[in-house]
Amino acid sequence: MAANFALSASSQPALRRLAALGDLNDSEMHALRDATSARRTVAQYRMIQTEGEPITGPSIVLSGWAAAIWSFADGRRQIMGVALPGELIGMARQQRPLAPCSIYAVTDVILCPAPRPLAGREGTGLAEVYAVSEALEQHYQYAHIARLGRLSAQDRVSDWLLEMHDRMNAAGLAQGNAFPFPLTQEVMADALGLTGVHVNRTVQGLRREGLIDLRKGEVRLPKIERLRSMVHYQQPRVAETARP
Amino acid sequence: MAANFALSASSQPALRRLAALGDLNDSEMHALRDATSARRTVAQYRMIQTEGEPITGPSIVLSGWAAAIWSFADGRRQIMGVALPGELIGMARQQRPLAPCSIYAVTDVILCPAPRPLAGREGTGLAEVYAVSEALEQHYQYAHIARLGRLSAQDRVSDWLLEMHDRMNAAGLAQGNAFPFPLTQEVMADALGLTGVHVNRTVQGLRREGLIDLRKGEVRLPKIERLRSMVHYQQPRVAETARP
DNA sequence: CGCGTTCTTGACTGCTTTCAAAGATGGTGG
DNA sequence: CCACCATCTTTGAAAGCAGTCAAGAACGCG
Repeated sequence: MAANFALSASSQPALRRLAALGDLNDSEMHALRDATSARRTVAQYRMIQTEGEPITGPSIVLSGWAAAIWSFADGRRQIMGVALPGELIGMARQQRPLAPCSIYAVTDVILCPAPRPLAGREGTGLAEVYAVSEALEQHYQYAHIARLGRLSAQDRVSDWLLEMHDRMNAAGLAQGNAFPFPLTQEVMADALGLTGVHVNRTVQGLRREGLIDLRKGEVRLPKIERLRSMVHYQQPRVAETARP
Repeated sequence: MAANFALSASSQPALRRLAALGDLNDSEMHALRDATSARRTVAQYRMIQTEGEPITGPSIVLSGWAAAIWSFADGRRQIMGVALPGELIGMARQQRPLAPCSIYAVTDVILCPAPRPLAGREGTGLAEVYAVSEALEQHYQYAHIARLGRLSAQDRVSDWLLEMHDRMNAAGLAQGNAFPFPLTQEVMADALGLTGVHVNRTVQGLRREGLIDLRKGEVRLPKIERLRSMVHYQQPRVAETARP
């Protein structure tokens, strides 16, 4: 029972995010909780998915940070996006899908299979939750493209940290303006299309202005509203009634 | 009858691309051909979809180039991706979806509604074709992120033109190494995260090396294989059996 | 306490932007 | 057929942002 409690405790943020995306009935909530017992842990730096290889099925990230990444022959790397607790990995609708990119565990990551939505419940419940989650992911991807294409280093860092804050918050993992942040500056650089050295200088600049406070696995955004207006940050809205 | 022929002729490239993505039975081919008669033309520079507004339903681009774009308050713009003949716009699974970005007509664009796949035919026919098309779009988006994050101006232009060639080719709109290319260098700059001036200099560099030949609405890639190896270009593979 | 990883700093280089203006090009109307 | 205009392309010079290389400091872990 104690073990069971620990299990559900560690998956609580993930379920919280999913439940907030739509209206799940009891049997769907149960299906979700049930799925979390078939969890699988991927150790830090290990691959969760490899580009070009078959995808087994959709998963939910229960805890940890995962990153979708492209590696170049010369060692350059680009992180296409991250997956946080409560977010989905490996959704695909075609037959015998192949992974469009590699996904690796930035920290230890706990996953569980995403339960299939009940047939005939399109537009409601789990199916709707997954659809909204995918739409949000689409939005994050667009935002990332705009960041890389048109923002300065300082704005990229600011805008991206704001997004991370929102997404961690959706899982209840942010406390006010602060949230756990396990990435090294080198990994941030891979996400933001910069070099590690330049991320460092940029972070220091923002720190000097008191806009961010990045230390030992946690970020704090003391002047979050000022940061938001600086980069014209906008919350995603993907459906007329959904909360983002 | 002559008018009818003209209609089907202009939508032929679009249907060709879609048909190549999966196995469509007669009734599905008929549904597609049928849908093209409900076409709608959007004049150059007009909006096809506006960010934050409700999406009516999925459409097929029958002809012309459309671009998904984010505009910043100060006039900067970033093109997230383009939609070519045979490609889909406005696919969304959630209820009452809102457009995640604006889409505008780079040239005159002809659209038609995408017919609904038959119920119970998931994994086959139209449903599969749409799924594969979405997976390809996902791939193009990842490729775009990697381009913007890690490639030099010259590699961005090269890699992107190679992708455009492949995608035009899928609709049968490429003739050997050449294909129609209606974009100005300014629009290319918005897609590639560069300035118009720098795109110009970059294009001239590639031209001098005989790698590209960009003129009056057409691109030719005389040394396409060399270009491909230069940027390590890879065709997308989204399913084990599908041709990309 | 020692070692590896991560963060920090400096000097220098170079790619890309900015600003401004001059050429091409294509379409239009006289 | 040509003049004219708007749009698009091309060019130059100067400034700036980010990358590179190299080394040292700080941190966390065993």
